[in-house]
Amino acid sequence: MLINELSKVSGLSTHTIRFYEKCGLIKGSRNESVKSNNYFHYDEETIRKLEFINDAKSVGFTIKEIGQLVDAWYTNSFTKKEKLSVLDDKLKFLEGKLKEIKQMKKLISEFKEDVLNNRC
Amino acid sequence: MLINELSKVSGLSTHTIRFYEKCGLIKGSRNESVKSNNYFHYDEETIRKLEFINDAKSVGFTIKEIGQLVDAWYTNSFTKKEKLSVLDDKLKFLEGKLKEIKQMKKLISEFKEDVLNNRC
DNA sequence: ATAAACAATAGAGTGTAGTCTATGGTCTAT
DNA sequence: ATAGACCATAGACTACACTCTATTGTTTAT
Repeated sequence: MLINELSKVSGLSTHTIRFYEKCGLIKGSRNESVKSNNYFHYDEETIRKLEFINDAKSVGFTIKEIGQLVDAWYTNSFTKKEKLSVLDDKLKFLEGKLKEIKQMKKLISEFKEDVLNNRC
Repeated sequence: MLINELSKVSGLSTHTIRFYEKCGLIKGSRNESVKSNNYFHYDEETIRKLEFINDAKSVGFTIKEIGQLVDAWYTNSFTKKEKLSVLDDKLKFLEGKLKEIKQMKKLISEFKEDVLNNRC
């Protein structure tokens, strides 16, 4: 699949996809036997990766961190220990976020109560 | 309290405080009787506001949204109905975040399982 | 053969949220 | 009165994550 199709199935612009490629988050492959062009080809795995990237972004991970996660998961550039360390870090981060969000929900609910009872 | 003290108690730089002031998130007051300077004075309420701003930022609210929340809570520029609408929007947003984070936690835990069992 | 649609790269531009620098004025202690 | 710490404003600069433009080359349909 070429970039245009990937763009359509993922809902991301070709610009964004190229940006992620440049950041090392995804990796298209070039068909060496074709010499007339140097188009990148993407597989189904890349679609899942892009979905993961989207999810990871929306919970507050930066591109760099997502890169680490993708590496920890997809490549062998990390040892088992390093992979686990990265994943544990992220889990801890998410645990913190979860608490913060629950607290903020409580706070805003209290605001609501105050507004409803004309206390502000 | 002047900006330097506020900076110390809040842990935010004077730059950041002035930035928030410019964005309308906080509001220092000037002592009209003093004509030799135009220093801003901040009260205890501002400290609490800055804490709230910090919390709100870390759960993913933008400065603009925090401005809305602060307005909805502190000022009378909104009707009761508008205030509730703003607060309900934010609650919905947080509910969504909560789900996303739980899902991401699950996903990363699965990654961990796979690493532990040498499945990748 | 040629227009339309697609591809790649480089690099400029945008919005957000700060962060820093320059400048000039003020306050406090000596 | 003067050094050192403080204040305000304006505007330049930064990092992040895109987003767009320009340029050039390729593929496909007619």
